[in-house]
Amino acid sequence: MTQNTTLSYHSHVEPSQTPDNVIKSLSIDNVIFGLDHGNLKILLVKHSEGFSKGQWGLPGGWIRLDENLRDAATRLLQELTGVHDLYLEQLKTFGRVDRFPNERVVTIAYYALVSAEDYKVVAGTSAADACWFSVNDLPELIFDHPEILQFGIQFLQQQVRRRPIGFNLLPEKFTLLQLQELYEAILGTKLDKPNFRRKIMKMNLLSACDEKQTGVAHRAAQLYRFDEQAYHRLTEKGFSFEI
Amino acid sequence: MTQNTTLSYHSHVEPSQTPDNVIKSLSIDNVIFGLDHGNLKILLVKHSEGFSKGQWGLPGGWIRLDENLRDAATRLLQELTGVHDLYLEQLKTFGRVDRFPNERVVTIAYYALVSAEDYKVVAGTSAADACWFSVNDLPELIFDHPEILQFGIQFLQQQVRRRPIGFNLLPEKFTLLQLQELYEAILGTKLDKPNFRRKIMKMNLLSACDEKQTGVAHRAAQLYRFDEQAYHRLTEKGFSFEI
DNA sequence: AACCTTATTGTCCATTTGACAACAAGATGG
DNA sequence: CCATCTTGTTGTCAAATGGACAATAAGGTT
Repeated sequence: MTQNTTLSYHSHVEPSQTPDNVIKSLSIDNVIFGLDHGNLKILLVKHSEGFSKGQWGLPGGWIRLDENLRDAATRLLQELTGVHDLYLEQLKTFGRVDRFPNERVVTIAYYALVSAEDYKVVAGTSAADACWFSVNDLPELIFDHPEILQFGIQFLQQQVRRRPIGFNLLPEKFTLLQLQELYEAILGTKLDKPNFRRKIMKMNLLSACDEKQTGVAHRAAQLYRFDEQAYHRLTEKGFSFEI
Repeated sequence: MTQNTTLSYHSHVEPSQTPDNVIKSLSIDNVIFGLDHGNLKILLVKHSEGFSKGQWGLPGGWIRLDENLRDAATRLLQELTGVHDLYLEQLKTFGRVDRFPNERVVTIAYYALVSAEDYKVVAGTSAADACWFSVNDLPELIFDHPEILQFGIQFLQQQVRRRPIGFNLLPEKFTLLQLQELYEAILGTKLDKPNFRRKIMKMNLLSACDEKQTGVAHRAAQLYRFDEQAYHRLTEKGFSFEI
């Protein structure tokens, strides 16, 4: 953990200060989406040092020479924000000649979608601050991070319709309405309750728990859980998830 | 053009020989698909120098410091194979620690789909040979190129259903049957002619030429052309192409 | 003119989608 | 204890879509 300050480019000032055990000219940036009470948020960090001190950006940094790309993304995220145990997928690589000041740096963007309530965000030692921002109310971002974020949002909206990534955001046991509201939040649309319900149930991806909702002032809803094995069985047969 | 031999990593032997005006540790590899009389092919080059001499691989090389990523991909492809005037899209970035011998090199893969008949392939000065291979009958490939290619094929099959990239492969004026056969080749399935026809026509992406097929021993088919403007108008309204 | 091939249009039915009504099950408040 | 409120769950129906295949049209060949 004492390495944080040398491995995040947030502490970086000029080329000669890039640490030795990393790949030069190549960085990682993470686009982490969080759903917080129906609002789509994004995880940002404020730089504590270097020429971008005081500015907000995506959590990222340098890749170690002996480290695979996804591992680097995972490590950097944990170091800067404390967020861990999530599955990062590669988004796209950004490399405009002038995207980084003074030297040529190409960055590989990774993304993930998590439940913002579940993750206690803690600024790492190399970050002055780390927190969730609503995607509709963002601070000014460093470098080409606005472009990366923009791409990430579009990508997310496409992906969420084709992969069951939404389920990551819910507790293990959830109601159909919770699931529906999640999709409404991400897609920014209203969905018909009965139709949504039938569509999901027909996929045979949910298994009913023998439990119901408690503590609500109305009829308690059935609780379900996502059946990952069923999903894998189906995709191998050519099934494709679509909302 | 005299720079070919210094800018392609096919001539590369050890780190110290990487030229100075490129990004270290970062390369490009192109996955170029060609359709040749209904067969899906892939463009490969044979290395003329370096430790991979005599072996086949994807056409790729180093990125210049003052060059955007897609420009690098385009240039390298032209230098190595003579193929030009096509639109390369980013595929994915591959960076396993041990993917490249002796040093850490991450590679950004680009891809495109072209009509193999239309492109005269000419080995560049730094390549011993360049030609199309059927994807079912490939030579042994260097590095992790089999993995990149595998990923590219899967990606292509998904993309071709959602983007009208197939139209690149046809002459400007084409018949509906030509279009259908193209999709059958890429997707590896049979399609119903009347239904395919209606599906395509309903999209309003084709405009009829006032010409018909000539020189055929049967009823001449109407010729159509792809209406790019119509496509853009529709996508902005949220239309999604699906086959 | 008979016949071949491909083009194009028509039809039918099963499935899916979207909109919305209806009923069920609790909880709350009088 | 009953009326009422909220959300859960099931039903229904018309329109749109998709897939299978028959029928007809338009040319060239023999």
